[in-house]
Amino acid sequence: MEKRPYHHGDLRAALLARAGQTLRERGAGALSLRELARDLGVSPGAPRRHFATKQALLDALALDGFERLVEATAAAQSSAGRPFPERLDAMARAYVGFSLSDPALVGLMFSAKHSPEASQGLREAALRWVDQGLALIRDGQSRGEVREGPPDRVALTVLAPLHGYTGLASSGVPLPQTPDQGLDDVIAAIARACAPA
Amino acid sequence: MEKRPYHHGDLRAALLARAGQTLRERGAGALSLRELARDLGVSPGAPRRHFATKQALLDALALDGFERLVEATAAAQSSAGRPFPERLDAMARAYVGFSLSDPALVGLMFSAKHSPEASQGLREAALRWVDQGLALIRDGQSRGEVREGPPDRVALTVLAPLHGYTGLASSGVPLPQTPDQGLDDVIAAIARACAPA
DNA sequence: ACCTGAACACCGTTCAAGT
DNA sequence: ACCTGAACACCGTTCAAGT
Repeated sequence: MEKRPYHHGDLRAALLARAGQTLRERGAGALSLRELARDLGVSPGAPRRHFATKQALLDALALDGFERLVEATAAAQSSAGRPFPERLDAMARAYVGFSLSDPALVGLMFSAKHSPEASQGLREAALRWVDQGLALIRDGQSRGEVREGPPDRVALTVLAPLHGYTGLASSGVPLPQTPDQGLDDVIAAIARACAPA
Repeated sequence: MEKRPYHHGDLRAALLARAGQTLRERGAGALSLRELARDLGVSPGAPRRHFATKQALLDALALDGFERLVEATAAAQSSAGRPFPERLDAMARAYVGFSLSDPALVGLMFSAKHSPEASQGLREAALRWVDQGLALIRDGQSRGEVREGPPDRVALTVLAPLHGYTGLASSGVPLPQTPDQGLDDVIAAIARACAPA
């Protein structure tokens, strides 16, 4: 950190990395563009070249989060050819593990306005996450291990419990049991609800 | 609003009411103590008498939210003596209706740090909400309409899907089906998972 | 007890100017 | 193309002083 050249080199990547670290360690409220710039040794206006606004930086963090989430659950998903309960379990633990390891990021990913003029890439990345749930259901249905019905509707009954479990667990709501046991119960409940009639 | 007396009268209640409105209409990011003070015609330092910090105001909003949520679901819960699926349906729709009518408030309620030195009242109010879920399960079990097991563990398999559904629905994640249909599916899945073995 | 009004140390954003 | 450095209009918070 001796003598810094005029150009930072890769300020954009440095901003994203540092912001992601701050988000994970100190929460969304602690994110400040000026502090980021100070820490990286650039002027307060420098980030603007790479992120027109603070929201643009947050969107980029959320996008990266979805991409890493899809990557993590795809690894679990890769156990193709295995029975549905096994794949569900792997996918669920991958998702919950990701979420609990970086709750503020997940909060950002799912609080971003995916609706109006939000980043196109962000919506697409979120869609790829949903698609993984769809693939899991379709595979289970094709094996006769998951009840019939439109895959998107069945997938919602898988994603909602998992998303809700992580939300409750990381919110600190005083749930009267241990988190690990809770996840076992939630996964088992999903499996029962998905079982063929 | 002609000539305002030196004392506001009930600044605390006015701050809470206005903050709640701003939260619902413009989101958490639009909440500013100074703007609140301006709108109510008091000086920037005035809110401090009633809320030592902005976080204290947010905690008070979350507390009020939990109390109104418990009130709303208690009304649905009041259909005592009715079969479990019916009570589950009423409670679920009350919760989801509340959440989707004020998503930013629910975000605040479940993002507050319920863990460390957070407001004691807030933790207790959240606990009363969980207790409603427990009561629903215990009642269903006593009627033989809900599978056996520790009520707190079964209750989590009810609350998690509902909480997750509202989180996904209000986040704007591009789910491929209509919200209403989705809620029907989620409730049905919960009922299947709760059914006796 | 409750509020004013000024101060302090921060923000995000903008933009001429530098390299 | 990328960044500086100063400016602008905001913040939350603090605190003497007023009523």
